[in-house]
Amino acid sequence: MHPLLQHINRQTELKEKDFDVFINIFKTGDYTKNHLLIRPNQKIEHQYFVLNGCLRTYLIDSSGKEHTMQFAVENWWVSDYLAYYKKDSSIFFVECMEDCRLMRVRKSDLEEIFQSIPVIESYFRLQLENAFAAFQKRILSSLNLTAQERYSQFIKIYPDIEKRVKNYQIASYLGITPESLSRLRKKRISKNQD
Amino acid sequence: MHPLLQHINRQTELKEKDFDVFINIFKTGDYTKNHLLIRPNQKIEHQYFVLNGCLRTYLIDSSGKEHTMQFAVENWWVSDYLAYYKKDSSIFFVECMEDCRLMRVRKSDLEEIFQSIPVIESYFRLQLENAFAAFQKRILSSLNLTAQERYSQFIKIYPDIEKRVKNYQIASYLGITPESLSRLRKKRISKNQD
DNA sequence: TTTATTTCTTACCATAGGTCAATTTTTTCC
DNA sequence: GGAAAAAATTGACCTATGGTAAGAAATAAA
Repeated sequence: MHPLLQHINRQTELKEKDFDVFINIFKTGDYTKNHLLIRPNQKIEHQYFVLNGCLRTYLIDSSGKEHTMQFAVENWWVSDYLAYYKKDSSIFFVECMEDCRLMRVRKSDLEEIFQSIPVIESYFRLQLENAFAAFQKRILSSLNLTAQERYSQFIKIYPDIEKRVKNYQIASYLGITPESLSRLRKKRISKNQD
Repeated sequence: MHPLLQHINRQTELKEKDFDVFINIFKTGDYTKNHLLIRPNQKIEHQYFVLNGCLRTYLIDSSGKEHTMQFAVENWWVSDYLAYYKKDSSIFFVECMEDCRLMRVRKSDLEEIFQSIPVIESYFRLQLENAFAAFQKRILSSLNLTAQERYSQFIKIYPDIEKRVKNYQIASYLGITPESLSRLRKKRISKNQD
């Protein structure tokens, strides 16, 4: 079964027939490590489904610091969603951190499909609801937890991602410096983990 | 024109006729200041549209500290959305900070309407997209900005809210202590604002 | 109005995390 | 396999924000 159909059917029920129509609005492409899928100041009309690989959405602020908004691995959707939804220009970089195989879909094509296959629309609304919940939890963590605790939580929730990305990128996701993360890691080891 | 219809038609186009059907699934109610609309460990089947008043969604963590997830004033939707969407039990309090007039709608009723009046579904998806964008910006702020800057930004974006809520509640929204906020405010004044 | 309660401010000290610079370790790529 | 580049660690020092406690101010209640 196609990984996207599988993913859709975890939350809804899409018929094979409808999926065959749906899949036609996608284009699959291969991208090499370090490729920048999106960079700032572009119009963003596509989002991407990850078949293979690992990506990172990040921004460089006015003082030159990187801030990681999110990572994406197999079966995740990725884009600059601020730009994608709000029709602003992009502010993020989306970078392939490994060789990637992605499926690209254009927003306008997707919205047409919403009309003809309502289940697809439900699926994307559910995705939004999940993202909403994830963001809310992340905001709570930033209000609530120490850097140490956020790091432990990150490893626990995303064990698969932790192994595939650089520590300085995790640091920029947690909102701390690489130096601080290094110190946290040291403490963790001496305390024999979490 | 009804404030809800007005709000819907800012982003979509709903016919008066359809609105008349839609409005029937709501119940309007008055709540006095300090009333707790939602408290932790409940099943959440409703969301609320604010006709009048000001509310706050917050949580009390294991060490007894309050953390404010969001405020809501006229024309905002409010609920414990983690619980509402994910069918978990609530973790938040939702409190009326003034006397409030709210419109309540049940999730299952709403989802029925989605079938018969697709524009309503679009409206709620757009709401989700806006919330998504707002959360993303808030996460960026927490990665990016000092407490001072986050406070300035808060005042700038929500001037209406700032005047209606307690400072300690703003502090708990910004992720700092009331004492720290007090110090920031003092500095701001001596530096002649922003 | 007076009293009680809640909220805000201030002062002093403590601490998590930041900054900068040097060094080591790991990865990349000829 | 070895040089170059990138990433991670460490140490010394610094700063923003937290904790605690006490008093002032504002708000609510009687």
